[in-house]
Amino acid sequence: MIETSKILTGEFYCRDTAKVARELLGKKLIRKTECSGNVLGGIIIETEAYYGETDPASRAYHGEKNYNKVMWSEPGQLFIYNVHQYWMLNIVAHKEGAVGAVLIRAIEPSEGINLMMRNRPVDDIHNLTSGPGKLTLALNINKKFNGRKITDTSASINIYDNKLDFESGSSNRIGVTKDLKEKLRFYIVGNAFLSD
DNA sequence: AGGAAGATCTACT
DNA sequence: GTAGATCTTCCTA
Repeated sequence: MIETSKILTGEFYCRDTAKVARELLGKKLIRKTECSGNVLGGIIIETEAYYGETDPASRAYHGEKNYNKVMWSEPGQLFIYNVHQYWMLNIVAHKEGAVGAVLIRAIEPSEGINLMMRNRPVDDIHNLTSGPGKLTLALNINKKFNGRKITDTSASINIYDNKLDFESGSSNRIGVTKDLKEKLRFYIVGNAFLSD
């Protein structure tokens, strides 16, 4: 049973994007299925921060479009974007008046592992959610979640606070063609479910 | 209507 | 470590 009182509130996401990205490590990402109310998810172990029109790797770099406008909107919502044939799961997070979102790159499966394996059959559990495109398939997340709030108890996706002890590291972002010099990827050092 | 780009993944050498 | 598959969206015409 999960305590609803531990859902992270909007204030958590109304801060600098990189700060939110680092602090999302160790938190628990939970997806409730529509029909059965089953629970899927795991611990967030790898994230990346993306900013607005000053960040050449960001979807917001070329200005506000229909598909990315949620990045300008209220923090604490989902931003879902397609790359190749996969959906990327992001959380809108930025200070008042700023633009930005946090990409969830990998989770450590903890809830509903059987159901996730049905969504994305793999031989090795370490391959189940160890990448941004992999985890959206396992959690059955797609474009219809774009713009959904994750701070309400009634939402089908939430992030829960979680007290964990771990060492966090940072590096340059993965897979981007034009990165900034700041290290904007954050991860739990030594975790076996990282994307690389 | 067609082409190009992209924050990926898998399979192969 | 590199190549190829695959899909949504945008840009140009």
